[in-house]
Amino acid sequence: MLDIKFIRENPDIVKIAINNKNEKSNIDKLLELDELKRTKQFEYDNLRSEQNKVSKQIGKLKKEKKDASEILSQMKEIANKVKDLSTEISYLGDQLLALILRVPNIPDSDVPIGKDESLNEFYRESGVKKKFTFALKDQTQLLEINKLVDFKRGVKIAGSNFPIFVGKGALLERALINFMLDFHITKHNYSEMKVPFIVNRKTMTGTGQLPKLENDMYHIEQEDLFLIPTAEVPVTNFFADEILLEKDLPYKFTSYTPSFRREAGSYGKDTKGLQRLHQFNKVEMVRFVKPEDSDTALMEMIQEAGDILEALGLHYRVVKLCTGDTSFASAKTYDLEVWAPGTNRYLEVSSVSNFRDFQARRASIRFRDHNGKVQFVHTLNGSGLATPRTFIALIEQYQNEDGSITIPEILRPYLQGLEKISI
RNA sequence: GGAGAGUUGCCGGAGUGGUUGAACGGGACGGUCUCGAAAACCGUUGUGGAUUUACGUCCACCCAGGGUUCGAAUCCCUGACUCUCCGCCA
Repeated sequence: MLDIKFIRENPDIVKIAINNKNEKSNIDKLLELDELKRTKQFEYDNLRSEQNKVSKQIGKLKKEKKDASEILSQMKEIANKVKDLSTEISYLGDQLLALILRVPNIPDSDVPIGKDESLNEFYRESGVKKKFTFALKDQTQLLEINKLVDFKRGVKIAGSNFPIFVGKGALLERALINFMLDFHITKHNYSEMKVPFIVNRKTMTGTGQLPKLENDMYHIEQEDLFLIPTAEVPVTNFFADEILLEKDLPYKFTSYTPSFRREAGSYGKDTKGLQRLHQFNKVEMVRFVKPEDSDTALMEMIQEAGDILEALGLHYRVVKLCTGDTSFASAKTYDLEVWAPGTNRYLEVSSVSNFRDFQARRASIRFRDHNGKVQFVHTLNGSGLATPRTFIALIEQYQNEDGSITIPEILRPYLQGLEKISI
């Protein structure tokens, strides 16, 4: 959420940002409502002030057993006005909130302006494309040869894009999760959090998924709860409605959760194999930092996500997202894309974002600085990493001519020493 | 699922329809004392909004939303959540 004062004073900046982000938001209407509400609020405050004063006098008169009936009848009128105004103000307030919750965050000035992913900027790459001397197989072939995933039975028991990891596939997936968690805890000094996979509406609004993306969420109607699309949601809301101490910042949390996404409207696009799933596992990193530290934190987190890929010996690249590809709540986002040689494509395995105070404002996460002043924290998060696509890259980059897969050394302790997956 | 209790500030915990933004206790912070510390004593200790150059003034907030009233933390209604016991179950 943006500061209403900021919108009021910089409507053009906000409008440009909305446009660059391909969002829709009626700022003029919002400002009109804001103005009207403030006028009414002013009237209300004055009337209440009057009412409070006179009520105190009435109290005194009654104590002294004097007659107050004349003032009482006058006050009746004010009381009615106050009631009407208060109804009106709360109605305006609701409308205003509904609008402001749909205003996206403003991209940083160094974010390239562009409509879609084709205008993302190459940032850096790591490692080299392995040279293969044989005909490569892609993920679907490798998964099948080694019997790592059962797609058909997944369809039977849940639906398409709900694969079942079986045997060594399940083992390798679990190994990746545990490896990543351990890595962030021991090498990057994160503290682990195990959170609910189902959250309420307020929580989902706090990080910015709602109201905009309601259609992309799995919703449990009976309780009005949502399946989380990422650990970011419960972990970031951990401190909702709290005022933190400056000395405790930064907080760094890592959390493994499944992620549930309806992927409404994306049918048929990149849905082969493990690329786009309704449920997938992910290890997430979340930080709460002082405003002046968030730029550095973002850079560190990109490297931390990259460290995982480097430890696994996987070639990847980093791109800086353009405005149109940067998500609703984010001010700046970098994606890590890992190389999948089977199809010679780069797959997004991590998205690292600085939200600045946008989420903190929505969820009301603040800290008291050394001057005693209360400020919003900055929040950041990044995948570290999503497992299915890491899985794809791993089996494709580590495939052998016979279709078997060599396990990277660093991962072997997590697979009871297994060196190779083969039939 | 059944029965009951509760929700007040950083925490614990009072609260009569009328100077209660809220007693009291604890914590935290500042000060006095001390070589230093503890103890003791003194003081400070909410958030958001409007207005003002500023001092300040005003408004709102005691789970949420309604209602009664000139006036609500206090009375009434609805809802959410928490806890306890029973039932069921990993």
